Amino acid sequence: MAETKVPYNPQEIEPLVQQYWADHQTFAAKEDPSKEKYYCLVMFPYPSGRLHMGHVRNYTIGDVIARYQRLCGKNVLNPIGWDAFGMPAENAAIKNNRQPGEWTYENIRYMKGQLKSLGLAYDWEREVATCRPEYFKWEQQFFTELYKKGLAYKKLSTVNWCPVDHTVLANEQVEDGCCWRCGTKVEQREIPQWYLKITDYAQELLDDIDQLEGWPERVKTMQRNWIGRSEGLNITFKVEGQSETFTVYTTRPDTFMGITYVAISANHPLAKLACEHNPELEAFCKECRTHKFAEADLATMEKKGMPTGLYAIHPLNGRKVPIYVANFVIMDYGTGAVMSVPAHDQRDYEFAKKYGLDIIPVIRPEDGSEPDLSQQAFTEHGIAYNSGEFDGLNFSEACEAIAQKLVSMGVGEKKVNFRLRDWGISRQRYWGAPIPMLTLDSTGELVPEKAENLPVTLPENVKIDGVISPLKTDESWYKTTYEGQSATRETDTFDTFMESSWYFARYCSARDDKEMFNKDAADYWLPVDQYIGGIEHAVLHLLYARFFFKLLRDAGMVKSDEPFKRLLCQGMVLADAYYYVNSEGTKIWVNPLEVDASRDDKGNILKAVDREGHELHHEGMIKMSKSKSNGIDPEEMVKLYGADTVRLFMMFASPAELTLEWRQSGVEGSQRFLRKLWSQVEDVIALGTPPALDKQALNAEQRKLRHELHTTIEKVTDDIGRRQTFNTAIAAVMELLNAVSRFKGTDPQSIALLHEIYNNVVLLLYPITPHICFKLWEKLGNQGCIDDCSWPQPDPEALKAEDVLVVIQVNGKVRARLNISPELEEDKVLAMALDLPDVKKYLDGKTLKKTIYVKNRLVNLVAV
RNA sequence: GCCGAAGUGGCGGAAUUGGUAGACGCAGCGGAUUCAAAAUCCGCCGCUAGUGAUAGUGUGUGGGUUCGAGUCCCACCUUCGGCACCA
Repeated sequence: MAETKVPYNPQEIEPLVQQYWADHQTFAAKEDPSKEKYYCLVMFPYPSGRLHMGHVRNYTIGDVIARYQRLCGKNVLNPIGWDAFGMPAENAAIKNNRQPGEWTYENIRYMKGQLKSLGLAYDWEREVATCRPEYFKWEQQFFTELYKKGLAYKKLSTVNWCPVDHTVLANEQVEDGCCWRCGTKVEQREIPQWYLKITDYAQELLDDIDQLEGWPERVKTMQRNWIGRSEGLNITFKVEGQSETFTVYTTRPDTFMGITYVAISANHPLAKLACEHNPELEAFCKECRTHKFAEADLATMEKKGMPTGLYAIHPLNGRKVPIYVANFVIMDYGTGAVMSVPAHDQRDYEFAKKYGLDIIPVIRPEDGSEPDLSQQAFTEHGIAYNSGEFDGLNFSEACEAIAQKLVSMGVGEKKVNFRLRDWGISRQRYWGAPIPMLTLDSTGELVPEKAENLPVTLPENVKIDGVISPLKTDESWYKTTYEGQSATRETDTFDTFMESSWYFARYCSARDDKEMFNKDAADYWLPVDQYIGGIEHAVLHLLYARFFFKLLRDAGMVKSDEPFKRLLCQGMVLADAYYYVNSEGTKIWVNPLEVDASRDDKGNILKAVDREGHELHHEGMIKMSKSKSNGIDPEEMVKLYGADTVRLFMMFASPAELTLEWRQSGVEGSQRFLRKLWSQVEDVIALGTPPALDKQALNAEQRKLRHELHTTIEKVTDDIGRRQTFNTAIAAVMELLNAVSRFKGTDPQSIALLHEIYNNVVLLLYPITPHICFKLWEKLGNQGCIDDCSWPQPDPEALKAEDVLVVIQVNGKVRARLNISPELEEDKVLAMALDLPDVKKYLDGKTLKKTIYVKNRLVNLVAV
């Protein structure tokens, strides 16, 4: 019999099953108002050239959910596309002397083949690539409408600037404060840039987070903190001997009487004024403008300042406080000036200590003690003192009284502030969607390009040198006309977050050439029911997409408030990283697949060598990356093991939200499980065609096994559908199959039961390993295709347990176990427990003080 | 620096609402099968003591709440993600 068994051969069956899906257009989605829809969306990839394991993980999770919902009877939309604009295409163009477009389209072609080999249930008819004019045309048009509504505007803002290359640098292109190309120290420069008024929507973006019930709490918290609503006070100060005034914002007006200095940005008008006769200050301001423009750098750099020689007048006590230029105050955030209370703010405290400025405590603890300011600021809330008429007030009273006073004097204004800043969408690059704006040469007036002239496309066959965008040098491109007048095109392109803010709406009618997307289709499919992507997008992309959706809603194009009902953020994929140090002292990283590691009996690595015999250092499990040469090629893995094994391993090795450690032995374990499943089905088939299952005729052992099947169906349904813990769903199926292999019955009812079990197991695993399940479904002799089946339902009768295990504790320690009937009354259970020899032993000589009974689970006997 | 997570055997992880810590898998060990190997099948597998039954101990660290804490509270340590021009 063993000889006649067909071995599991994924390399043979997977292409056949994939061909079947392609031929039958199994996953093409059609709007059908009679059916409940389900829109499953994965974050579309950047076409970098090859798929990496992070993509595979993302798309496998999406595919499992899409296939599960499909079997649950939903009309599923599961689309895919390409986030195709961005810097890497320009970098590749420089390196290989290619056109960014050519390189991008070639990558898309290759990666599409890789995606197909994974057996993902996509509707390929809806594929989009954001670099195609058919796509970004609508984005340009929508932008012109936002401009007309006043939601898009241009202003000066700060960028990283390389003074040698004369070019703007992305944060990524700044290494240790220097240009990555030429190593020159980066400067800040102000250039005019386009912005979208996301701050107009700050309150709504904050409020609507409460609607996002299906989002992880951590993402919602991060977004709330990012938006950063605060209630405070704007206060205007006079400057001694000057007509100029300036404004600060504070959320701690209660500390107002403790101000001892004011810190302003090097770009503040007062700083510029003070620099006029102060070359030393001017040099300092210049130095302040020579660092990377990123919040993390601002927060961690050494805090420095210099007095301007100017003094602000405290509006309540008339005190003269010095105005300092400080390198950590930025003109782009808030008012560019900060009131400083060193006694009650740690950063102000350190600055004051460094420059010998006064520290005046004005808040003390509620117990009336003096705050200890010898080491650090007292930042807690407390009672005002040293504050004249405000003495004795608590935090909220002092805030209110001081605010009222300042408001009544006409120098204060209550203000709700947001940390969120407007979205800068200008990029000084070629490979992006051109911003469709013109400047009239005669008047300098800004006008949006007319709808009939859209899309504004990119010039082709350009020379990319990585320094200056070809759009800025191509006169034939940027010189144009508008209503007969000569005009100049905007040469900046959109931030690529623009394209990724609405692609999910475009999928609703991806081939539409009349409008951005069809309203009926969008009304049917949107909002997205399940969105899946990396946690690194928790704030920016997801916030921009939420904002954009509200813009679409306010334009009457979609009807809901939020684009994504449920969100799953998957973890990163890690792999072992190994290196040796060569004769020049540089680390040479070796791919883990080329490493031979010997381990001790605890599994620790004793010695690792590569194929050339270099002894290697094991760096540990770190994120797969090119630079550490520890990327595992999905294509190679699919060729070796088949897509089902790769998919199973990824879903089993860790929960979706956590990091996943790629381990070759684990992949082999997943393949072993599929081979075992295949062979067990072969064995069952060899037992012959079963009779119908007669539930009444089953013996105790058969009933127990059937109970396990149905509890497994219930658990897997809950794990995939509600909890999204795919690893435990798989473990539950493994447990069931372990129980089946211990079952030896071969009578007709046993065979019928085994068929029931394997049919259900194949359905339960179908979302995760669809190819093998497709084939096993056929082999088991079922009519029809598994793609058209319904998700299994547990039999309520089989779910009832015939007995349950109750743990008996004495003083919290487990001393015995009892098998009882699930409906047994509490007093009977207690009586049985107290009668057990193992319990008596531990109660001997003690008095029972308390008993705790958790139904069908536990008895705790508390005795002293 | 700020915001957000994670930490459980040799390893990945499980324990869903405060109720048997270690499911499932990997690695390892022992056995069966084999001329042999691979594959497969069966068994063992937190730590300490004990031949064993068993006892004690154990979820990053230190405290706390509770009959009972991996789970809740406070303080801390380490690692990871984001910080607005990487996508």
